[in-house]
Amino acid sequence: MQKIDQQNMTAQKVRVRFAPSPTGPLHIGGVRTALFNYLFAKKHGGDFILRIEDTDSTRFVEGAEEYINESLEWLGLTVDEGVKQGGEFGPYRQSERREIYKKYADQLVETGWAYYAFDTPEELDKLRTDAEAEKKTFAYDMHSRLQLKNSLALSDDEVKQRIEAGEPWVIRFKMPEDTIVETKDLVRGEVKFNTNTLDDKVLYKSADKLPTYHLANIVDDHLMEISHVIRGEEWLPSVPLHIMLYRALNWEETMPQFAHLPLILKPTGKGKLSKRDGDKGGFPVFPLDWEMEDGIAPGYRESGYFPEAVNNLLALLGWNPGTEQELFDIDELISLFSIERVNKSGARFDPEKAKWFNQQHLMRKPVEELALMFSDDLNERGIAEDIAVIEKVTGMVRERVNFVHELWDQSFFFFEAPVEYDEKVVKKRWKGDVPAFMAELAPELEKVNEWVADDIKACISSKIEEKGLGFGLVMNAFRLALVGGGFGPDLMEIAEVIGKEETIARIKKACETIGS
RNA sequence: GGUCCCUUCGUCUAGUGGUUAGGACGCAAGGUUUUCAUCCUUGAAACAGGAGUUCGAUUCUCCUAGGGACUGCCA
Repeated sequence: MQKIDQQNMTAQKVRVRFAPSPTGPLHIGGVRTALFNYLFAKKHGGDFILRIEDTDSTRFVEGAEEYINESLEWLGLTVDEGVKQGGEFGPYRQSERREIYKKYADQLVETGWAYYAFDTPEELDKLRTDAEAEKKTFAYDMHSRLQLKNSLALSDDEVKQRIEAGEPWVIRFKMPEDTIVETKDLVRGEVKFNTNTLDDKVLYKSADKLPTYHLANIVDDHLMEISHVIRGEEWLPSVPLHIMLYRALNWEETMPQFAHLPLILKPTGKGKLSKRDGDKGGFPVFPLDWEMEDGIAPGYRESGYFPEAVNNLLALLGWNPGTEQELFDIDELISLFSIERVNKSGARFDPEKAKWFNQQHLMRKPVEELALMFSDDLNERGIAEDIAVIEKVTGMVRERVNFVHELWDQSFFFFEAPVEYDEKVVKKRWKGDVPAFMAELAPELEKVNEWVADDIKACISSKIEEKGLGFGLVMNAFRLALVGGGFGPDLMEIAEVIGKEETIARIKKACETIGS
């Protein structure tokens, strides 16, 4: 048996790539792959390259590439080289690199590592279904290739004839026999494969003059001088093919190192996280909103998540620094990240913890910044308030919310009088001597000269003392009048912000409305 | 079916050949508070199972079970 070891890289510049297909919105798992690539690159002073893998002409989706760009921009994962940014190794869109792949596909045929195959998709389909009927699996491999229509089984003349006649063909890799392929995966350690269990993958198709993923990937990673391939675990089974391709192309010396990331799984049940889980559980699985015929798939951005929070929560899905720290900004992630600390096992996505991350990052943000965002929300509601007031309000209620868009529900009473009163609270708090007291309190508050929290409190306190009522009792009723319910920040602060007139008006209105 | 990967509280995870197996989310109780939320304290909660190695295994090895990925002229 021959043994092929993955070569150790000589010290070279770290260059990693994120290589999505523009077949739809970027999935959150893809986003994490991008993030880990980015963190690894920046940690080692390297480059983060974005390559668009659009070799499947039938699955191309309009707008998907722009979606990818926008997602990475939103998250702050700055691309060093790519379609938009340019670079010395372009083009960065595989559909624009056709001639390059053709050359290497031809080379593989010439050197005997690959061959032409003329079997039609229909014929192969039939072989597969027939085999299935007998509880077997059809594979285009060392056992079957000589019985099929390809340049290994057909005469040279016939092959030539078929090609010249314009018959469609593909080039398949001729997987060698009895070879143990070993790789030292950066997260999984040593993994071995026997080539006898592998099939002859299609590398290139004449129909659209494009390579398949495997060839394009190897050629581009080599030509773009990629040092580390960090991708999802679903690629682990194709590692031996890839290593054999590097060998066949004589590029083993500079072959990148591999790291296969664990998958992100459903919150409950079996399988990996899908769009359906998001719909069911009410959380996004995409970074940005994505419009489809049957509605929009919600994105983290539009759902109110901060990019910092998304990076943070994604980073901790399958990685941790080994300390008890859980909250990080992107620079901390970069300095702390290490590929060796990436876990092997898949991680279930926890929507509750995702919210918690956002809340934590919300608390870390300056109030001014939150107030600005809240101000936009208020504008949309037709409320134009002084930014100083918005800042004050934001500061008072922000610890009660997970998202900026929840600020309104916790603070609407600062901007408009409550239109209804929570019945449960009315029943519990608006009873006994309290309504009468509230009616008497209004004129008393008129006498407060300087409308500030301390003086308002002093006024109310003395009145309470005079009547011999419980402070809590009165405050709850007062809260009901100002807020309409049993929640909210310090009452005196609320009263101060909404002003004397408004405070008194709300007390009077409560006395009238609730009483009747 | 075949190949490969994985397995610590419900979830994300730390950790070691000898630990009261640690933290976080969530949950529960108590405290603080004029309410709610925050905050604080406390609690319940895990080494998948079985062999083997060993004085001793959660930790090392093997097996089983369970989970996952791949098995396309998709990536």
